[in-house]
Amino acid sequence: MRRITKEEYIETIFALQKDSVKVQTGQIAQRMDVKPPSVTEMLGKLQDEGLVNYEPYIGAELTSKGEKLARELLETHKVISDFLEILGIDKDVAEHDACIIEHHMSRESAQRLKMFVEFIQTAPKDPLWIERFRQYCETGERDC
Amino acid sequence: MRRITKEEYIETIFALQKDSVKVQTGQIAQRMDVKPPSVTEMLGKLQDEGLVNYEPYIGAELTSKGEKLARELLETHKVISDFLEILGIDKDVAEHDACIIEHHMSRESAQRLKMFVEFIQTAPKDPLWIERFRQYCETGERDC
DNA sequence: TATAGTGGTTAGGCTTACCTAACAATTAGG
DNA sequence: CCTAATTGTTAGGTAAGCCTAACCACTATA
Repeated sequence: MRRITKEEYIETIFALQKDSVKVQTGQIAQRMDVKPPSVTEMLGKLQDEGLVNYEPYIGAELTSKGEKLARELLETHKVISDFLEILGIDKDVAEHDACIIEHHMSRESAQRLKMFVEFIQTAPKDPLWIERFRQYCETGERDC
Repeated sequence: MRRITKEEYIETIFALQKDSVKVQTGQIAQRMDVKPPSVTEMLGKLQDEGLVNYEPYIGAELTSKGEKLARELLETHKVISDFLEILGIDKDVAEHDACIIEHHMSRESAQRLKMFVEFIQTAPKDPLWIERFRQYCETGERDC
């Protein structure tokens, strides 16, 4: 029985916004596996915080403040899931974990992890140690 | 306004248990920065779940089930904080983040992260890439 | 052995994110 | 243009984890 946070609503709205301008209550509810009344309630709160513009019966869209937040959140999200994938975690699990962890990680750690992932991804050639790590995971033995 | 979970109570009791057998409500409350009634309430719930033995006015101790859980949680905790420290995160921040993240990470990811940390810590000599990563963090430049 | 002081518990309330059931608005067809 | 179907909202309620205020149990000392 997961407890979804405000921030996940922001991310979901952001994701859905790409197709249609105003995102509908039902779309959000479905995507988040939550009932419509929960969405209505949350949209009210997000509205109060100036993160979305919400018109009852019509839908919601992110304000620029909300959109900025969404982009930040998605970046952290991506950093975490990329990292977990580098470690060899299944994509779905990585996604799922990132969803939850992102809201709890300090800015510092997120920032640092970001650099780490960047460091690996932009390496001129595939870092040797990753290969060795994979091997270590499978065999429990290290070869160097 | 942090929301502390059941699991953090388990960890705290485990930590305090080392000194005295029965851990008192007040000790837990102080350590967790929470008021005593919250502890009393939680001890009741943990009792119901068979994780602690709790005697009102006397104190609580972990059952073997509770202790097992505590050890698992602490291991995950350590893995996360070690990892963050390897990345160069300040010890206090690493501790803090680990406290929160540990409850949200899947078993798979935790397990994998554990291996990663082990892989680094048991390396025959200090991995070069960590040095390079540190440098990259500071200068934004990579030298190889 | 009565009583003050310390520490613990109970009662009652708050907040957040969720739910169901009942009702209201919008849209689509006839 | 009116009604049926769809979609959304309101009302009222739950569960966790927290709080304060008020009340109880132990202890320890006079």
